Amino acid sequence: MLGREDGGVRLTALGADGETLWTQSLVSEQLASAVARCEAEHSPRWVWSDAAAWYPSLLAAGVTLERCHDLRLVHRILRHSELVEDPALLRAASAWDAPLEPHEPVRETGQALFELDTAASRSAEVPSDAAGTLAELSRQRTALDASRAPSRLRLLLAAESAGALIAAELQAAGIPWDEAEHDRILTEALGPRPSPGSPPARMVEAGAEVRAALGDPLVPLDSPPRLLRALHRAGIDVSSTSQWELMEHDHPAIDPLLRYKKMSRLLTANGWTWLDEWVHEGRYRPVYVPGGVVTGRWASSGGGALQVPRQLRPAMRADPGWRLVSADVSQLEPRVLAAMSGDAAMITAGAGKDLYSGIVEAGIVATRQEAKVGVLGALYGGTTGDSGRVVPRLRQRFPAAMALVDGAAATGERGGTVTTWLGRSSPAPEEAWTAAQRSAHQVDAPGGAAETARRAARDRGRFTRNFVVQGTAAEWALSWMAALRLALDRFAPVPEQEAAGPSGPVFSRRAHLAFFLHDEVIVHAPASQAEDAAHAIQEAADAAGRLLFPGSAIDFPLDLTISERSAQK
DNA sequence: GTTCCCCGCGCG
DNA sequence: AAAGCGCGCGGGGAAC
Repeated sequence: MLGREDGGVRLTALGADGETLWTQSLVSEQLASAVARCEAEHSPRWVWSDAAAWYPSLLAAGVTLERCHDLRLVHRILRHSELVEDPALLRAASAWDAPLEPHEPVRETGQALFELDTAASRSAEVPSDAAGTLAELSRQRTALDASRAPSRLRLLLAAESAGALIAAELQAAGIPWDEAEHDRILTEALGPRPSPGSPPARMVEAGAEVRAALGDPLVPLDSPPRLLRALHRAGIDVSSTSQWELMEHDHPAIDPLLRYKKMSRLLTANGWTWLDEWVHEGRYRPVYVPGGVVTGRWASSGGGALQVPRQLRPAMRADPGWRLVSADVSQLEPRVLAAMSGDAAMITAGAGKDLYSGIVEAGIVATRQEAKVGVLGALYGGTTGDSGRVVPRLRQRFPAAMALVDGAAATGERGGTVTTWLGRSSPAPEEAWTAAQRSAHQVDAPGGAAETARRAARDRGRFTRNFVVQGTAAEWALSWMAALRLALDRFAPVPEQEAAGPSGPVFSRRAHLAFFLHDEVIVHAPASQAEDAAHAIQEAADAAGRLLFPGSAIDFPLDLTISERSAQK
């Protein structure tokens, strides 16, 4: 266990029952070397307040750890999990509910004009002193031992904690990013980089075309409300300025306007400013936030890691002599649903191939597109359009799978809580929601209150319907990455001359995780290790399937590619 | 002047 | 077509 104490850090070895075996005090400068020594000799599970606060400095010193117990992330899970019979102790310890923000935005400080906030100076921190750390560990062990499914929860807590290590490592390593290629893509789409403050040439041209077509030289293209009024004046009857609605209209202003909006999006979200801010020395290092989404998915904070547009994928490029090994899971969420529910027909439809094609071959729908829209409707609670038409057929042919999501929706509509496969529970409804449901039943309820409450209930039902599947898919993905990470860690270092410099001391000599996006990983590997890395990715996926769904026939096929440059797909 | 919310759009 | 879930971000503009 690591805990802070006056002037340094306390390193404590704990036994299986939590008893102290030995303890040692260190000044902070000794920490990295002491931790490295202990890791090499014992390979322990490190208990600490918060990986995001401890691990980056260890990584910077060249130290990696195999496993940890992240008290902050574990606390959030145990505190809310329905599987924990008596979470009162965890609920009381509210300092452990510090928000999952890994850092504050850039702020002004005294000496340096602008200084990036570091994990160590975050405003809301969980307690990291030795006594507080030990006390929280003890509460968590008590809660876990008394839970209804300790073995599943243990898997979840280990996977979540591994995710905390992975997130820090991903940020430390970064994904190799070809700045020249990014600039080429921007220049091709927008024109050459303009001087700061002025728009690029091709946006100026498109804007001029829009204004000419609307017969209004002053149309403000970047203000939706004002643009909307200008469109109305030109006789274009839209209710918003969104692209899908504009596309339905035939007017000479529409085409240049859509082009303008595309360019504007690219420029503001991932233009030269973004490149300057987020890519350094050939590495894009976004900030991942493990557990940042209620379902257990990761969020990101800064850098937009989870929204890198396809258009810019070719800027992901391996270092010379290295490869990108990319893998994404085909139809992860439907497969997870099939496995959770044990729906034999759905498992068969996905066996060894594209699940949507399997649904077509089973004669349930005519086209792959119909299958996809129908399955997404089942997961998200779609009731209208094509998905509304297909869902009843799926309900008939995949009764177990549909019963699981329909049941989760019904629970949510009643104000209940649902829980993922490994034990992460959905948040309780807000007080206002419950009050609205209660008052809607009263005789003197105002007109429309019943309908409003009903709609809120259905909204919540769609959320809980999706929660069990999205959350379990996140658990699968964490297990996948955790297994993959351990496998890559056993790869032998390549010779010095093959090293990839910018990946830092830890990741420059062997294959390492470089990017993660819900159901996709990218490994950056020396060319000589690329095949082995691809193999490890597939093996880790198989292992994750067996770990979560032992004995199930479900499989998780991957789309695997080895290349120098990421493809647009 | 700062803060917050909405819009629109990128991702899974 | 873009519905039905989960996000983050930039920009505008109203609210404070």
